[in-house]
Amino acid sequence: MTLRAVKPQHETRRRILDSAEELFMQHGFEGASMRLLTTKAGVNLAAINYHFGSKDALIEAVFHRRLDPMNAARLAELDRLEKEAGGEPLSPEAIIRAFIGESLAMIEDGRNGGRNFVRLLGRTYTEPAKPIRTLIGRMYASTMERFKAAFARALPEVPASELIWRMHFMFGTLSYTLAATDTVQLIAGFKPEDRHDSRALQERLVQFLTAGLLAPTPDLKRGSSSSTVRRAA
Amino acid sequence: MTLRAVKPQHETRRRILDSAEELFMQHGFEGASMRLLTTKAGVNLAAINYHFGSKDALIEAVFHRRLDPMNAARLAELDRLEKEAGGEPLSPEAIIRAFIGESLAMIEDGRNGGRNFVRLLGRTYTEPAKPIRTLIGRMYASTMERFKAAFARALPEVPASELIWRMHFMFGTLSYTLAATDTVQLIAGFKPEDRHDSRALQERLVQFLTAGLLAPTPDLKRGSSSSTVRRAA
DNA sequence: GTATTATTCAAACGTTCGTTTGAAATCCCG
DNA sequence: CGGGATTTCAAACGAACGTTTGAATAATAC
Repeated sequence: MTLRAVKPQHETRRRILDSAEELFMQHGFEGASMRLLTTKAGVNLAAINYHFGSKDALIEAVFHRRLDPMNAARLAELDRLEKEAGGEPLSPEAIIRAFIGESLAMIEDGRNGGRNFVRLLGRTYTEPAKPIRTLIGRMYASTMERFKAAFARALPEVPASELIWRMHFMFGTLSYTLAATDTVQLIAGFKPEDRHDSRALQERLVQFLTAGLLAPTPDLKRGSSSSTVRRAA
Repeated sequence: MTLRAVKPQHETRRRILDSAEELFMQHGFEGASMRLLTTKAGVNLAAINYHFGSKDALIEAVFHRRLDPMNAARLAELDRLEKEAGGEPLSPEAIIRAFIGESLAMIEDGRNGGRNFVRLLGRTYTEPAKPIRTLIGRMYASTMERFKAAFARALPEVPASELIWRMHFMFGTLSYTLAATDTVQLIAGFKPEDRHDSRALQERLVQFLTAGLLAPTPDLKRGSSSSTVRRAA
């Protein structure tokens, strides 16, 4: 109608998904109402139910659109590295890069909403609502399985239970970094200048995570974990 | 009335706070309705507005009750360590322990709701709602300032900007670990046996965080960061 | 160009939300 | 034990929620 530009094919679906991505990130899933979503998208209130069926189905669609390709890319990169290595185990750092590279690259994509999505993703890892947690769990299952195996091959001397914890910690760091919460920033008058410089961020993360992953295992029950970590630089 | 045990002084306030702690953790702030909260607490629907003024004020009260003493204990511990060291900078590991010790101890406190609170806290760090973020920011401000200074003294060779990032990463790991999201667990068929063994968890975290904090600084713009991290165990 | 399908639209649905109310019950101090 | 303040209670408030409806419009096929 008034001033409507071209709206071919399934323009409406895309506009809804884009708006949902941003508003879910800003207000949470419950906080972003159908009316807010549709208004921002410039579509009718009923459009969400027409195109997706329900609000919950929309949430699912938001994640599928980006997470499926993202995890596919992660696995493809891992495949590439392993083929390249020809039987040899990969370096832990290379595996870490394969896992975080894809999501970090999205941070710089402000145009196509990639940034909104990774921030939303970071926040969703700690989402209380059960259905959403299981949804995320299902979408990550196979990918995590593959990466767990890769890490286990790269670090045969680390017990499986310990490795799980290390992966847990690494995932937490990544999640929090992606969420880009300004909580901590507000705290210490901290405004990192290059928050959106994904290359610099990636190097910082890789250094931190690699060091953490390779840390001596805690001396809990049995023998000693010998020496302490030493600064290299 | 029926079967009411002793309800002295401000029993009602406490019951509401305990229920809120648990239900906010399970369903989020918006997801936990007044009716759900008051029913679980066994009090009248109007009790929240009577005792706290509003739902938002209740949220604030939930955090104040535990976070103020928690941060006070952190600062006290840091003071103690610094006095003990008599002018010498503390070890990074000691500072890390001072920061995470208090919150980890709460994990084992299932009886008095401490566990509920730390899980809630972990999730709140990535909370989208602005008022809550600024609330948390205010409550952490002075504590983070002190710890930042302690880390800076302990690691004079690390640039301030880099240190902020390292603290950011550490905070993220802790946050995610406290939130204890089962997302990742569901993923890899991962059910850590000793999730509530706070001592073991603390040792694992300290090892991981210390290693990450001391990692060689990334080689971004200028000179090299020389050697790579090497496993010690 | 008409028939068929797909999409958009304004309006209304019933439900649940946080909050308010005014009277009843309880507590506390003289 | 009596009376003023505090707390509890059932009921209702308007607002906002996700969803449904049926007619109007646009796109597609024959």
